[in-house]
Amino acid sequence: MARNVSDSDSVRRQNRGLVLGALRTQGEMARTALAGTTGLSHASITAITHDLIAQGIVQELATVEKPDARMRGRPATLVGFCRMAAAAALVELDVNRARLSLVDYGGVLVDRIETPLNPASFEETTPTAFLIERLTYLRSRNAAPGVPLRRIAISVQGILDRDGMSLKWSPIAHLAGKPFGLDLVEHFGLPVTLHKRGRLLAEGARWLDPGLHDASVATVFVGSTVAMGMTFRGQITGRGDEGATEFGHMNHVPNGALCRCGMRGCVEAYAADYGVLRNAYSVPETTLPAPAVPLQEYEGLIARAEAGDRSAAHAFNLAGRAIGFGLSRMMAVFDPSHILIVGPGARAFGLMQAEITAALSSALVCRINGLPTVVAHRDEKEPIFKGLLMKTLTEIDQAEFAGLV
Amino acid sequence: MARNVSDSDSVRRQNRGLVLGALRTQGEMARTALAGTTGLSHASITAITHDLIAQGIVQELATVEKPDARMRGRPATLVGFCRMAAAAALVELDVNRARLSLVDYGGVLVDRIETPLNPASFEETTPTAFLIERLTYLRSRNAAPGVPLRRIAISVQGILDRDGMSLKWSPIAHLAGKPFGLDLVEHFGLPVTLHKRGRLLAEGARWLDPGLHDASVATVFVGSTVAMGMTFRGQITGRGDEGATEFGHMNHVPNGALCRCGMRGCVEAYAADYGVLRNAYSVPETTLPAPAVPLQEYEGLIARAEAGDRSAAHAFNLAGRAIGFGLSRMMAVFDPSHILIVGPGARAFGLMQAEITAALSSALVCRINGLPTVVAHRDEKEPIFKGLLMKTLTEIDQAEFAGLV
DNA sequence: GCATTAATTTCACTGCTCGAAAAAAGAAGT
DNA sequence: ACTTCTTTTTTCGAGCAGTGAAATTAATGC
Repeated sequence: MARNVSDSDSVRRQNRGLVLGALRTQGEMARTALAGTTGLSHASITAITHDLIAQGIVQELATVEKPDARMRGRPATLVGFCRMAAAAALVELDVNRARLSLVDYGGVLVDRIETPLNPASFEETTPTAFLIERLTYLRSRNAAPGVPLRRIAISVQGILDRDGMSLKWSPIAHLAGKPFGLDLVEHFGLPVTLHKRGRLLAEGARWLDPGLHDASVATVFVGSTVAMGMTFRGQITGRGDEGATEFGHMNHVPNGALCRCGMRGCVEAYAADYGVLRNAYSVPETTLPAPAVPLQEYEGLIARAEAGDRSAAHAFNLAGRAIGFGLSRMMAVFDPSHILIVGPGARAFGLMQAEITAALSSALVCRINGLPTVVAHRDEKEPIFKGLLMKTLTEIDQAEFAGLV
Repeated sequence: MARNVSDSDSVRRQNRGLVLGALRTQGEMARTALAGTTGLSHASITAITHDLIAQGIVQELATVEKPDARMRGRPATLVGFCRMAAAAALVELDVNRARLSLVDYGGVLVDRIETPLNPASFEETTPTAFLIERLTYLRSRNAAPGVPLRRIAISVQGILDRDGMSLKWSPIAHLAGKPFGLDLVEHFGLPVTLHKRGRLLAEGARWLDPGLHDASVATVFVGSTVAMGMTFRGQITGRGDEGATEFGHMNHVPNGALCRCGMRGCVEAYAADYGVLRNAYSVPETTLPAPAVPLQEYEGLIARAEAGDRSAAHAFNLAGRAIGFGLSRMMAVFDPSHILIVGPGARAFGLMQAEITAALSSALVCRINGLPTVVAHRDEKEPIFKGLLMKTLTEIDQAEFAGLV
């Protein structure tokens, strides 16, 4: 049933995709350079770029190169994305805020609005109504007739259902079970994609650090939750939910601390901000997690632990231990060469590192293959947004522009 | 650098591969049926089969279909693999025996030799010398001039090194670190592939149960070791070590029972035969594992537990708990729709099932998506051999015959 | 024998890539 | 100003694989 037949059409699509992919990864470049990086002949590059230009997907840019040294010969004409070819709306849904960004096909941020959220937000209004209102506003504020909005991409937390159009469970109150994905498809008549935050993290890390672009990486977010995304030799295999995990809800201690998800003993229950806080103040493990921990409080705790406060430091040790054993257990199934710690918790990496390393050392894979490189990345470069952006633009490249018309 | 360029050559390879794949999966069939399953046009099928026949890779078989009902029209001519197109040597290296099988391109077992092994075997002779001698013998015993031996595939246990040509660690004594893979390549001048047993298990399960062919499955071997292979929506992604895991050496209890690998608290240390035995007889957890447990002893223990022996039953409960929590933790990273338990331990499934289910229930993914289907398969159908066979033949199909010449 | 039916093959055509040669666009030298 | 280089792009004629439609082949049924 599956039609993997290859014909001249699929050849064209593949090679167009290759060209668009090269431009996306390495930025604008000359046709000759494109031939070099893609491996296609100059003749084909000419044909492909000609089509792409005719369709308004890419455009010729300033013929300038670098008047650097003596540059003999015909100067190269750079080709790059036509920013007006498409626009995408990117939505980041978080526990305490929703951020909507409008970006163009060149990846430039056009506009952005931010709206605070609270646990009651989606009780008062439905996610569908909220998103339609916000998206319509964002769109109207940037009326640009020639630029078609092509996609809506939403970063969410929780567990997606089979077809990836809604959430089966989410730490964001009243979000699970609402079919807002399909509602938006219907209302706007556009492709809408939901992405797990952890997965975007992995995608973002890949784009932000060129050295990791083709490596196997596990990116761990530590903060109000614990999440993880994986890339395998540079690939986030296929579409759908792959590369996303429920790392934060991997069991750490059977029947252990109470997690926000309602289960007991999850990694998150020890390593997310509320878990550390609970342990630092010797609150019983079975106490219901605080709904939200102010960032200052969490950072204050880090400062105290770094200043030598025993109970605070101990809480971070426990967090490191939970993350470390979680990673050690993951390594038995999937062993990345790099592990990235990002999010607010990255600041506490120093407090957790020893325990993480110790736990990793208890994995046979690590003893044999050596420990993976574990590094903490401060969050400032916004891997989630970057991941959402690149993922969405890449989808437009490949699905819409390499495919038809 | 990566050349993913598509041209008419890659089109041909892809479609040839499609045809060979259809024949491999569904067996011999008529050209019309091939067109149907592959999605290629009749014209292309004619061209492709013509080439394949000219190269002696496939052949026309008896024109008979079923003279069943009234069969009007031109009778279909079945096309199927030419058994003499190739032969492969399959080696299964185990702790206590080596089994070498010679198979033809049609997948028919031509000859097989079995040699007992013991922990000293590879001290007395090197793995290289042993394998060369055995393989040469097997080959000479089946001198068939027209049938070229194309591949040697070896099933091993342990951790492969980066390029998959030798073992960095293995429970088989004196096997790790010996470059027998490359030695065999050099001696026979053939492609040699090493495969983790767990991975073959997954491959085999896929071929033995058609219903699982396109599902996501984790196949767990329980016996003298605990191993696992995974398939993801029918794909064992790419080549190399993927789909293989070190599930048996996933940490279950920090600083827990001593495992054969030297680490402490591995799943295997509770769930492999030696672990169960140790617990059944209340031998301290830190006692060095027995080098090999006779199958009768293990099966006797199962019988006693089933007959109501408390300590034996308890040991199997602990084993189930270890496997269950291991699976539960794996599910946070990779959640298959089916879990298969195979190997000698499958017979004890009833004794472990309650604990396995209980542990799985503690995973958030299971609470949300429901428990995966967990079933035990007796070993009689030899998933490892089947996996090794199909993996190797498929490689010949795709790499040698869909590719060049 | 002739009509009917179903499997294959043949044929003319399309679309894509490729290598080689030609054209284009400046820089450098005289 | 003109010619010679040099490097980038485009043009041109193959070559190849796939496709749909029409033709051919090989049996059955009457």
